[in-house]
Amino acid sequence: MYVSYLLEKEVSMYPTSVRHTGLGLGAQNFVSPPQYPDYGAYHVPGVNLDSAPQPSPSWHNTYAPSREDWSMYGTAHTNGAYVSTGTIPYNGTDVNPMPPPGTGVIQALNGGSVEQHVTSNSPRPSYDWIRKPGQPISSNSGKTRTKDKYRVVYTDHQRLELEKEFHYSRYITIRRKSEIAMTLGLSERQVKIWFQNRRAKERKLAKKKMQQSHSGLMQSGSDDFSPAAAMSSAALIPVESGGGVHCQSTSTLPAP
DNA sequence: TTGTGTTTTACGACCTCC
DNA sequence: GGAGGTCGTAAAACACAA
Repeated sequence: MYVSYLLEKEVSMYPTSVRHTGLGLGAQNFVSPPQYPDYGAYHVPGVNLDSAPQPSPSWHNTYAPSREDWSMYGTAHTNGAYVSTGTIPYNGTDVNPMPPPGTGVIQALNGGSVEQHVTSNSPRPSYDWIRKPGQPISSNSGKTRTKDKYRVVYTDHQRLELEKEFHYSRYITIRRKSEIAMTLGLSERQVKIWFQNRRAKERKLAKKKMQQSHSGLMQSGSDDFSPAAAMSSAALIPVESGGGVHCQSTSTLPAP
């Protein structure tokens, strides 16, 4: 959906973007997942996703391609650096906080003609090369809501990587959050908030879809969205604690 | 060009859990 | 008490019709 939207629009947005050729990120290669009919699959009761081996990723088939299928992006690190601690058994020795040399999107970008800038007052690389011509350089250094410009726009690459992570697991582990923050040049807080906002967006979409199916039920009884499944799946949400993830009762959460 | 609606970052308030 | 969760909201960025 939104990633595919980005990829679709970027053709016109970034006519000179190096992403297509350099990363194989063309829209034709991206399998846009369907709107999540329900998001129950990642609600695994009583599972510490950081330590408990699981037979298979919790990623629901409905969400389309699994992480394995993302090798097209060049970010499925063979040494496990990109293996999310969310659902795949974690082997501490496998995980490198940074992608190994020669792998990963960032590396691919650096290896090309792309120049990444790091502003003097912020460690965050600004992917200026990906901006629209004429788009002002953004910097998130010290910006608050009370200051002149408090919101930065993430680059397509940052959003794509975050989306990929989100599609793999709705709840990011502390370790993975740190890795992604480092890889994308964002703060862990930004990654955390992005996931919070992304979940909010998904809930909003699910709610919207549920309302639509509710009204559409009057005309046709068939819909790929199951409100009941969505409701029941929302009974538990995984909660991170000390590097692990456990499930927390949502009894206190408002009913959907 | 401008007005308007939507989406995207970012925050604060409040909650639960350890 | 600190961490992270949701919820609501502000405001910038963006899309698009008029």
